[in-house]
Amino acid sequence: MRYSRPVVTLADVARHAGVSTATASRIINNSPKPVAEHLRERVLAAVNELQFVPNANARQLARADRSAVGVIVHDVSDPYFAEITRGLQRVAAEHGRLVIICNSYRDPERELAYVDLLHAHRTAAIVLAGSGYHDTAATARLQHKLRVYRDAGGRVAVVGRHEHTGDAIVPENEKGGYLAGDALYRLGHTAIGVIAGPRHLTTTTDRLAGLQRAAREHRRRITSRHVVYAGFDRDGGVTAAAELLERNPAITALAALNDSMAVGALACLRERGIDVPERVSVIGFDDMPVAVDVTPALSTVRLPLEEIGMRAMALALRGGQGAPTTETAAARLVLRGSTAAAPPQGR
Amino acid sequence: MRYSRPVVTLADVARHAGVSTATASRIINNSPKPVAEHLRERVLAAVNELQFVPNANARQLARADRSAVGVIVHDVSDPYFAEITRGLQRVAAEHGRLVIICNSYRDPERELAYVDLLHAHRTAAIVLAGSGYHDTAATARLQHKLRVYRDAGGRVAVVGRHEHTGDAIVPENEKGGYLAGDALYRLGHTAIGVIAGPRHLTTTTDRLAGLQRAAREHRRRITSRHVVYAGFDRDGGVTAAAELLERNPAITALAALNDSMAVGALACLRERGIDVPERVSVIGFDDMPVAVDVTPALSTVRLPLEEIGMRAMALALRGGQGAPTTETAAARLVLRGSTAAAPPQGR
DNA sequence: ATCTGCCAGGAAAGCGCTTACCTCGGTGCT
DNA sequence: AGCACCGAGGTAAGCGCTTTCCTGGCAGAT
Repeated sequence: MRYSRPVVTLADVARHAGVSTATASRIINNSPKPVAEHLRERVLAAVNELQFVPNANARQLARADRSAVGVIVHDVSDPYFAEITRGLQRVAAEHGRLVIICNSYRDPERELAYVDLLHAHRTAAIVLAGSGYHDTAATARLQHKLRVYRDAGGRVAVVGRHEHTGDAIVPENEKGGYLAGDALYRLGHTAIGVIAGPRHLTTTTDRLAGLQRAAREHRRRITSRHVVYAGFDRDGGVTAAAELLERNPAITALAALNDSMAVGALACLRERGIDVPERVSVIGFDDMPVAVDVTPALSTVRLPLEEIGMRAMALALRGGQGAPTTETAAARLVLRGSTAAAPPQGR
Repeated sequence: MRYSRPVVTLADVARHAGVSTATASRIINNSPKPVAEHLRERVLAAVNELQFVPNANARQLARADRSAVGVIVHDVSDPYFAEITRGLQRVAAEHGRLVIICNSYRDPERELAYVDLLHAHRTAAIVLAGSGYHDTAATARLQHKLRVYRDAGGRVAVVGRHEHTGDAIVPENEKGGYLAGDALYRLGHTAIGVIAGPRHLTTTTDRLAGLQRAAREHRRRITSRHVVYAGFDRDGGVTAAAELLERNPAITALAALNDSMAVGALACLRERGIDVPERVSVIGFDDMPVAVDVTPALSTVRLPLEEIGMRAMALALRGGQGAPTTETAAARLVLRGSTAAAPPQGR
């Protein structure tokens, strides 16, 4: 069934133009080596007539250079990664690089498999974006695979990972958590519920740590009954908010560890007829585009996502020289309508 | 500066294990050909010790099969494509296929370049998602490139394109437009403003055509002063809504040709203190996740985006047999809080 | 004991390119 | 006129794999 069509090769083009493959190749890649004009025309005409499309695999095999770059994210369709990816693509496109995007769906195994895959394809670099895992075994294996990849000449840049093998952009997650917490405490909230992401993600623990620090500074404590871990998405936000409200009716503020969850929390509160921010304040994290379109507009901690992507790709593409760099991406507090002073009865 | 590291090859593995490359290859790819157990162990041990990662390019060159599949979308970070891409990836992953995602950013030139690129990489299939252009020249060139690709053995599947070379999934854009219009007219609206996407996109004209048909059926007309073309995103919605309101103060309903624009319209109305849906009804298109989180929740026309992606990938991956298939994806009206009966003073 | 048959394993021929190296004709010099 | 030199174009050697085809050793049959 699978009859192979007569694929056009460079040899066909050369034959058709009456030159050697060497000359044809030189013309097609316009190499520095000078070639007579009439030959060039003949070859180009042949390329066009035969509709020759050079085999990228053969080409890549023959020359030693690497050009494509791989990107591994949790899920491009998640706005957080969509923003980062946009930045990555932008810079890659400027450099004429092809980007191969892989979704790990937060599965460490799949992540490992993709590193191998990108290594096998001899990509020039791998950009790994997204939280790391609190899973020593998986982390060690990943570290190891990345090291092998680097030893084989690949570059690695990571975004928001602690285990930075290579260059890294680290968003100020702890600092951001602190900013959110500090803002809430300053508004007079004392009972704060935290809608956290998955326990095993470092992003969760980092942001939470910032919140705790703010609490400490304001001589408060965030006990475990004020923290609910859930999926890092809208639905996770809905269920976590519901549980938090159930467990602690006195809560006057909800801090979600990302905007998706915050939006879910808003939905949950709306459904229960709890006014935001009058009765309960809500603050998110990331400042995703949707934040300004929900009602009330979401207060949050802004992370320059697209910029992070751009910087990560720039690091990955810059020459191999120099020691690995670690850059931080600043978190900034953005207050909108979803936060307000704690209501009087909240003490 | 660029000293090449000693890259491990299959030959190294074979030597290290004391076998031929043929045997090593057979073991690594566990080919059907039987191999003695002790050799297998030795080779696998060597692979592990040397951290051998086979060169995918060489492999691809040596065997004739194609495995990766390319996807060209306007922009993955746009929720519309993010949803579709999610579906595409899902099915591809089930088949163990690598997906290469390319963003054309709605630039026909870039689109062409990517087709060449994916062709060069000998991908098994190309999935082209996103509206086509009303640009005969560009369309013809694209058609041509796709034909060359198919002649060379590639498969092509398109989503929402008229010029279907190969398999196609076509969302019911016209029908959806009709549903939106019909719903609005039934609610008693007579002056409807249309927030349209870019003029040169077929998606825009198709959806608009549906709206026009509904108008005709209700013995109304949508004149050009009731239509504003803008960018297919939130900002486009904001500016278009503003202009529409300015031009036709009597408008009681706004139909946006996608949800992003509808969300922008909502923002614009909110800012001007115009109540939705009391004074003005708003309806979107696509039913993106954000639709339920804005206030009021957005009435819209649902398109099964993820499913569309899944079906498109399924078409692209199924064997080459059979004539090109065209499947339609059903549009469905989803009424939420942003639409209501026309206010009395609206006649 | 000799022959046939079988099968595990190896030699080698590509896959479609790039490029180092060689060839050969023409030029400028003595 | 004879030489060295130069440079456009071709020859061929890989790049790292897969796979066809061949080899040689062994078991079973006669």
